[in-house]
Amino acid sequence: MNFSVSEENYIKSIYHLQAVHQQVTTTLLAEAVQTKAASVTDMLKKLQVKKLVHYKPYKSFTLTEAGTKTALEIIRKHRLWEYFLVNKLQFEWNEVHEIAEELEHISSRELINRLDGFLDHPAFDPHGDPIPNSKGKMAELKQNNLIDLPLKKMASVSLIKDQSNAMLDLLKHYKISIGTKLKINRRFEFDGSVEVKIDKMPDAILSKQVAQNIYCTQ
Amino acid sequence: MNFSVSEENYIKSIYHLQAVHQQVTTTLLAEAVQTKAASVTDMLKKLQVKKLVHYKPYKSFTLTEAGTKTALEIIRKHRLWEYFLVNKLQFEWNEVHEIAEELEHISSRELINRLDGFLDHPAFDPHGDPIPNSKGKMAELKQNNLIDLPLKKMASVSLIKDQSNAMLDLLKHYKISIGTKLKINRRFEFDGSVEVKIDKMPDAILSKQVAQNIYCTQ
DNA sequence: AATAATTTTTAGATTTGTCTAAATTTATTT
DNA sequence: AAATAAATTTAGACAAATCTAAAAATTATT
Repeated sequence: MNFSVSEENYIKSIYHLQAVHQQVTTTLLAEAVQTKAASVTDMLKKLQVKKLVHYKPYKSFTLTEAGTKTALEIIRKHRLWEYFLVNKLQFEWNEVHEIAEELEHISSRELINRLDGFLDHPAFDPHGDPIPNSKGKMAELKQNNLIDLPLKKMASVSLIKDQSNAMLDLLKHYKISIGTKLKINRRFEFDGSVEVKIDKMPDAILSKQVAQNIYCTQ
Repeated sequence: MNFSVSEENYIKSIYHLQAVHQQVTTTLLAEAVQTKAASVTDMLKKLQVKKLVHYKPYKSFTLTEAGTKTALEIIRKHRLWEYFLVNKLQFEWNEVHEIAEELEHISSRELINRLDGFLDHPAFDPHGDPIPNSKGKMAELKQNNLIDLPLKKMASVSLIKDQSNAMLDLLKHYKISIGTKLKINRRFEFDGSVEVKIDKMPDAILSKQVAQNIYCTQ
C-alpha cells in the first residue's frame, strides 16, 4: 500500500499519541497534525475505509494492526534518516527533525533497507529513541527518569521527552545531549530540583520540570 | 521561494526540453510531465504569476532567470542523490532514477550542501550528467558521439542519451556503463553499425541506433 | 435530571491540480 | 486565399485535503 504524505502524518501522530494517552481524541490529534477537528474527522473516515484505524463516531479510534505496521515503517524511516543526518552529514541532533519529517515520506523500501545497512543497523536515533527494524521490532532499554536516579551513580542520558525548542535551548546551555554522562549530587526536597554533575561542566541545578524530561540508562 | 512538487516537475521538465528543442510546446511538456495539454496551460499561468516563466498564450514560453535557477537547483539535488545512491548505497546506476525523482523535492538547502560535501563535491552523476554546483554552474566536458570516434582510439563512456529500460537492458548485456573504456575497431558503411572492443569483453557490433545514444570523452 | 459546556460530526465552501469537451488560434493544404 | 487540420486555451467539473459555521452527541455542572 502507498499512502499520501497527509495520511502518513495522521497515522504517525496517532501512533505517538497512543503511546502516551490511553484515549486519543479528535482534538488532540488535530493539534498534533496542525489542523482542525473537522478535518480529523474527515481523515478518520478515509483511514477507516483503508482499514488503518478502527473508528466509532463520537466514541473512539485506534490504529488497526495494519495501521500500526504502517506507523512503525514511517517512524523507522524518520529515525534512520535522523541518524544519517547526524552521523554522516554532521548535523546537530536538534537540527534534524524537520528534514527527517520530509525524508520519512520517501517511499522506496529498498532505499531504507540499504540506508539501514549503510549505517550499520543502528538501534537508536540521535535523540535516543529506538529505531524499529524492518519487521517493526525495536530494542527496549531500561530507562530511568533522571529524577529517580540513585545518588552519585553515573548515568548516561538516553532520551529527552520534551523536544520543544525551549527545552533544547536549555539543554544546549547545560551541554546536555544524548550520551552525556552525569550523576546526581543531591536532591532538594523543597521543590524537587536536583544538583547534577555533568561531564566536564560545573555543578548545575535542574528544576524538577526539566529533570522529569530527561531519561537515562545504567 | 518554496514550490510544490508539481510546480518543480514542470520547471525541471521545461529546462530539460529547452536543452533539446529550440521551441518547447505545450504538447511536448504535457507528455514530459505525464498530463494533458489543458493542465499545462493552467500551470503555465500559475508559473507566470510566480515569474518563473515568460508566457505568451498561443505563442511561446521559456524559463525566466529565476525559473532557470530553480530548475538547476532541482537538477542538482536529483544528481547528487543519484550519486549518493550509487556510490554510498551500492545501487546500480539504472535503479536510482525513480528514487531520486522523489528525493529531489526535499527542500532543505543545508541538507543538499552537506550531502555535496559528504560526497566530495562530485562533478558528474552516475549517468555521466554534470552536477550543478551551489551557484548553478556545471562542468562542461567535450563529449563525442561514439559514432564519430576516431578508429582504434580508446575512449570512456560518459553519457547515455536514451535512458529507456530497453536501452539499459541492451547496455547491461554488452556490459557498457558510465566509465566503460572502449574503442572502435571498424565501421560498417552499409548500415552505419560499428564493431567495438569493450574492456574485457569479446568484440561486439553495435547498431547505428545504439551507438548514436552513447557519448564518450577523450 | 435538566441545563450548560464541550467535543465531535456534518454541511457546504475553498484551493490545488487535474480532467473532458468545446472554442479559439495557428499552421497546413489544396 | 479559403478550407482543413492541428495545437492551444477556455469553461466547467472533479477529487483530495482543508476550512468555517452549524448541528448533533457527549460530558460536566448545578
